[in-house]
Formats: sequence, structure tokens, C-alpha cells
Amino acid sequence: MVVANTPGQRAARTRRPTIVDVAREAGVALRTVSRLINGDETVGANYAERIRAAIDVLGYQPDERARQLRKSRTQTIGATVRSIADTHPVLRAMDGSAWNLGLSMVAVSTDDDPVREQEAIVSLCRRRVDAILIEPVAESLAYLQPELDMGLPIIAFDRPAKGVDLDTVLSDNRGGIRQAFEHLTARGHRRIAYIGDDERIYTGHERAEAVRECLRGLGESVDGMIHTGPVRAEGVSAALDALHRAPVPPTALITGNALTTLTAIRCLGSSFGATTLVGFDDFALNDLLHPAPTVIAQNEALISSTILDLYQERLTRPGAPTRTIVVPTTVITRGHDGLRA
Amino acid sequence: MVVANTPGQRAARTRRPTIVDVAREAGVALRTVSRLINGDETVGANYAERIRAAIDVLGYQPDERARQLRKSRTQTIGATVRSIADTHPVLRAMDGSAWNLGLSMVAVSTDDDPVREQEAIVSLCRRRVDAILIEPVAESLAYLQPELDMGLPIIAFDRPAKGVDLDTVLSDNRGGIRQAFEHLTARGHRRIAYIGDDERIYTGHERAEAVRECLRGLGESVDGMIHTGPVRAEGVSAALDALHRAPVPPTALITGNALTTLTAIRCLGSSFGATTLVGFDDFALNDLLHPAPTVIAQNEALISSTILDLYQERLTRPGAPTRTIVVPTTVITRGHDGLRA
DNA sequence: ATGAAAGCGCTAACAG
DNA sequence: CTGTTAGCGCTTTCAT
Repeated sequence: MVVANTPGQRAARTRRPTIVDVAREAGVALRTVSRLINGDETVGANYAERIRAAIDVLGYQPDERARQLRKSRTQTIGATVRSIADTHPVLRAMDGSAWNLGLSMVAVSTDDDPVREQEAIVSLCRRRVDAILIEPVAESLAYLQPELDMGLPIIAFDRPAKGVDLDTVLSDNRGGIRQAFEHLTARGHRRIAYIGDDERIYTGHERAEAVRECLRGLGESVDGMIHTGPVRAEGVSAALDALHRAPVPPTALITGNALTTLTAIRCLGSSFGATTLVGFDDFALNDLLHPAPTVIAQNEALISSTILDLYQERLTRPGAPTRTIVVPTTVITRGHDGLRA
Repeated sequence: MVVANTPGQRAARTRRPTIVDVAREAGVALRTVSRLINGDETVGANYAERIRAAIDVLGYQPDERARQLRKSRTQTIGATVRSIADTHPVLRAMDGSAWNLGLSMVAVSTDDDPVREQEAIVSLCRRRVDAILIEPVAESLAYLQPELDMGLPIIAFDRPAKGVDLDTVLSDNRGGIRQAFEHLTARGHRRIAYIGDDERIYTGHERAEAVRECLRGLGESVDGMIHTGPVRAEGVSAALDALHRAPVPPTALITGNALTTLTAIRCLGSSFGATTLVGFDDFALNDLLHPAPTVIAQNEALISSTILDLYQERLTRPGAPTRTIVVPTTVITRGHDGLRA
């Protein structure tokens, strides 16, 4: 590790200028500066000029904390998500649209741990965010009720919140599985297997359940075709083995979420190319794989704008009944049409 | 899109309790509540109990804005990065270590646009973050000087800042390229080509320049072996073609960053497997590719801890000369040892 | 159109 | 060990 020291010293510190300094420098009242900053048109042009000059020469920058403390609004919406590290697509989409509404977004990770979830929510409340977006984890979010009563808009997404009545935006998990089945049956598959997330997780449950329904609808046996549990290499590998050794092996596989899809591909190794696979969730770099798997993609853009709509409406009519909105998924067909499992 | 309305109405709002409410409820002085909240041990046990009960019954949560306004510290460090969407590995690493120091991190995107960069920095200053971490973009960051003078620690990473003297943490770009050459020459390659980012970008320049040095060191011609420019499919594709049609085609290829590596793999398509490739930067899902490319990885953990060290030292000795620290890279050898370009 | 003054919710001197 | 009080920097009535 190379270290280079630059000789120059740093200048001595000056106090950070406040709005009072600006007012003094410009020779006007504090109030007038404030009005100019907040875009009030009723400031004399000559005054405005003097103030702007003062701001410039002092390098004044209003203190956002003080401003927010005084106004009630924070112009910030907070979000709790599984992991801030893996850039949640919904958040990414929201960040853009929120910006257009003059809102900032701040996200914090829960690691799908109820304790961390509550810490995250508390931290957001202490920052007095204008709204909270939650990808719920805990068995009960009843502790949110006081916040709700105080008028804080709280919206659940991806999974419904338990123990409390929240505005909610979900993907159509069952519809997505049906789309996967349509894709596969159109290509002649009937014996379709599923490997997915723990059924204690809402999306895991919904998707597995939908697979059962579809299989029954086809008159196919469900037995041994559904493998769910925490997504880990061993589990997926074992499931794959079991499927392979089944009396009547499946001809196609549906994986329940992006991580399962990736894990399955890793486990399949070179036999991946010979497996007909449809994955729930699209993921980055998907197209680099050979063959690239067909996926059921969630409509993050629509989910994001729906969340924002719900937020706006909640502001308008704080007492209105909560709503749950289900957003459809889409099949993205890629070049993966092998015929063997 | 399915919409379900839940009949329940929301309760009327109550005012959010303040520290005064807690004091009144507990029948103690405001000051005492404040001391309890801030972990002051000198609060009578019986009082403490009463206060805790009051906090609980009122659902009191201290206002972080007010607290920060009063204290000078924000306990937050801000960062400007190319894109907040693609989870910067350094930030991810920093988030963890910062947490251990009781610091929060807030990141905002620049899109490598100097205007957005300045907006981002200003926004962080207005939030009065305790320090700013910058992945510099602008031709001159001289406008930061007043902030520096006011004692705000500002640290550049990934590339040096121009027009201002900042503490800086860089990867050893040239060393990384040398490592790539060592890896390749050990496997018998001498005609090594390079496709990389625009040389107007610091890392792009350093890496391309290092390739030239290495090539010359081997006594090989540099002519036509180096292709740099904004990373786009057409450019990379054209470069690949040119390389392929060269009088003496290269036997190995170095790609200058993750995006170039991915783009090259896309362009190579099925001939990827027959290409000897070493990429600068590791990337997610790398291992899923066949064959998985060998990469020069940056040491994000070390970069992150170095940044934090620099920050701490700057707090301790505000006037000290700035330092530039260069962090070594590592070769991650993966199963990609084909012999043709 | 502008100026004086109150107060957002909190912490930290300073006395008791 | 506890209570009173003065601000942090800003917005915002309320008069002028």
C-alpha cells in the first residue's frame, strides 16, 4: 500500500455562515433572505440581487435540518428492504419518480430479520420521514398502529403486512406461475417441477401454492414435484437430485425467485443447457447465460408508480380505507427451450 | 391490476409527543428525560423507571432533526458515486464498517455528470453530513475549498480529484494491469490486447497506459492492440473485429472494467469460450459464466477501511497535509485458459 | 414589501 | 441528582 503525503496545509476553519450572516452582509432583514431562498416572488429586485451576492460571497448553504425542523414535512420517504446492498429494483425505480415529485428516498436494510426491521422503522420515524415503505418481515407489525394513527402513511410492498392494516402493493405471484405454466405447456411440457423459497415467506407460499393448483389443473400429480425451503445450495442441489431420480422425472423446472434460479443454474452446471427452466424474477446479466433462461418478470416500474399513487392519495384522504393493489407479471421469453430435465 | 378495498377507517391523528410531554407524563424535568435518552448514568433509578414508562405509554421517539441541529455532529457520512443503482462495492463495504462506528451512510448518484455531482455535494452539505466521500467527476472541484476550510472532511476515492487537494484512496490500477500481464505471460501469451474505458477517465487512462508499458516491456508492438473509448456495444464490437483481423492477432485480451468485460462477452457470443480473457474488476454472477473469466479484483474492504481511517485522522488533525493511499489489487484466477483470441 | 419576535424539539450550560 | 434557561438555524405569524 503506497502512501503519498502532500505538503500543503489546510486553511484554518471559519464558522459556517447562517441566514443571519447573509442578512447582515446584504443589509436586509433575516425574513427577507428566507423569503428569497424559498422562492417567494415578492422580494424587491434590488434586494434580491444584494442577497444573492451575499449568499455567494459567504458561500451560504441553508441548513436542511433546521428547515425541516421548522416545517413539518421532511420531503423524504423512507424504505425498509431485505438488503440495501442488492439494489432493490423497486427502490431503483422509485428513486427516479420520487425525485420528480421533489422527494428524496432513504433506504435501510432489514436482512429479513424482524428485529432489524423494527430498528430500521424506528430510525426512519426518528428522522421524521414523510412516509414509510416496508417490505414486511415480522409476524406482526401491530406496533405501527400508533404511527398510523398519527397520520404517517405506511405502505407495504412485495408482501402483505401482518397484524396491521396497510396500503399494499403486490405482484401477481399466482398469475406469474400460471404464465410460466402457459409458456411451458405451449411447448409440450406437462410434468413440471418447482423449486422455491420457504413457504413461510409470503411470495414463497403463493408461488408454490399456485404451482400445485396448475399441476392439478393439468391432471398431473403434485407428488415430489414441489421443493421449498430456505434457498441454499445444498437444499437446491438435493431437490434437483430428487427430481432427477423421480420415477417419472419432470421435463421442465420452475424456480421460485432469482436466487433460486441462480443457485439451480450453479448446481446444474454443464447439464443446465439441457434443462428447460423458467425462473420467477428477472435478474441482471441473465442474457449472458447460455442458454438464457426464460423468466417471469415483475413490473417494477408499475409497482413503483403505484406506491407513489397510494402515498399521494393517503396524503389527500388520511382516513380513507386502505387498498391492496396487485400488479401483473410478464413473461420474458429467452432462448431456453431444451427438452430434458 | 386488481384492487381490493378494505372497509376499516383510520383513526384520527394525535399530535406526536415531544420530550416535554414525556417529562410532564413522568412528572420530571425535561432535562432529566434528555439525560436518560442520551444514556447518562446519573439518573435516579426510580426516575428512570417512571420516564421509561412515560416514553412507552406515549410512544415517544426523539426527533433526530432537532437533536442533530442542537449537537454539531450529524453522525452521517455522505457519498457521491456514479450510480447508486448499481450498488457500489466500496459503499457496500463502508456501510457495514461505518455502522460499527455509529455512523450512517447516505449515498447519491452523479451519473458521472459534473452538474449532478455538484447538486449531490450541495445537497449533502445542506444536510450537514460529517464528511463527504466523492468519486470525482468534474474537471475541477475547486468549489469545495470553502467547505474544506470550514473543516469538512472530504475524501476522494477511485479517482483523484482535480482542482483541489483532497485525501484520496485509489486502487493500484497500473499494478493490476501488471498482474494481468504476469498471469497471461506465465501462460505463454505475449501478444496481449486491451479494450477499455475512455482515457479521459482516470482509471481508463491509467490502465491503458499500463498496458502500453507492459507491452513495451515485453518488446511487443503496441500498435492496434489498445482500444479505448466510452463503453458501448458498437465500440467494443468494432474493437473485437479489428483485433480479430489484425495481421498478427492477439492471443489474449484484457478488458478494462466490469462493464467492458460484460460487453465483450456479449459481443464474443459463442466464441467467448475460445478467448483468453482477463477482466479488470470482479463482478457478480461471474462464476456462472462458462468459462468464468479470470479477473483483477479491487480490494473494496481495504479501500473502505482506509477511507474510514483517513476520515478519523482528519477529524483528529484537521490541518494535516492530505494523503493519497494506493490499495493493491488481486488476481482471481478462474477457469478460463483457452488459447485463441 | 419588510422587520421583530415566537417557536420547531432538542441539548447543554449553569445553578440549586 | 435535578430544574431553569438559552440557544442550534430556520420559517412564519403579526404588525408595520
